[in-house]
Amino acid sequence: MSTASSTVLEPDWFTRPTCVVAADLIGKVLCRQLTDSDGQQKTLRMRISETEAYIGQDDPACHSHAGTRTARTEIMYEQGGVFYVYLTYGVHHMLNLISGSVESPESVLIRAGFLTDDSDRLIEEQQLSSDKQFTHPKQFAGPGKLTKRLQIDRDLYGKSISPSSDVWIEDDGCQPPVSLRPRIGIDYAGDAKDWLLRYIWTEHPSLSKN
DNA sequence: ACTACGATTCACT
DNA sequence: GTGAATCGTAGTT
Repeated sequence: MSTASSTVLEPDWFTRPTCVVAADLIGKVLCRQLTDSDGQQKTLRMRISETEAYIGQDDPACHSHAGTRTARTEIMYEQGGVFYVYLTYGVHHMLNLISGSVESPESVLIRAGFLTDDSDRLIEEQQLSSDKQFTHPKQFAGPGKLTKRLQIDRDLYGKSISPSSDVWIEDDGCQPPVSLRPRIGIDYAGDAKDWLLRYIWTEHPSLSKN
């Protein structure tokens, strides 16, 4: 959490096994370069507190289950390190990071995070305000709320996870405790609904669900 | 061409 | 707890 050393994760970082990527993303910083209403460039930094792994053709909840290959899911078959964004319920954009090797159609859904400046103090503050009834203005508990705040939509589909895409991930050494939970919103997926493929920052107040 | 529905959120009962 | 919003995608006709 030091302000001194922060490194940008290279696309290669995402070619590792999907569950490892999903777990390691907890505590990393999702960065978004934007132009605000004054025409000023600014970088939003959101620390990731919750992810889900979707592990390919043998995962009934995954869009690429049974090797499904369509215009939408084609990007999942690329090598890890690119974005997969789609619209669900006609309303919400889902931000996914393609992971694993080429022809291994897996991804990680970013489900929650909280805006941070580089101070340790802010993080501690948010950990203390664990009253879930109170919605902290800097916490984004849910994949749709997160993308709305970061102004992410399908324009990002297929782009590289790097500063050149105006969306990238930084590692500043933060290593929070991680717990596993079942995934959300996939009741249609049979037994897979119980698989422990949701990764959370243990007891963090910004989670979409416990 | 037609139809069903979703990796969600919010308002209301 | 229930239901609406809202539209691209995928599967079927």
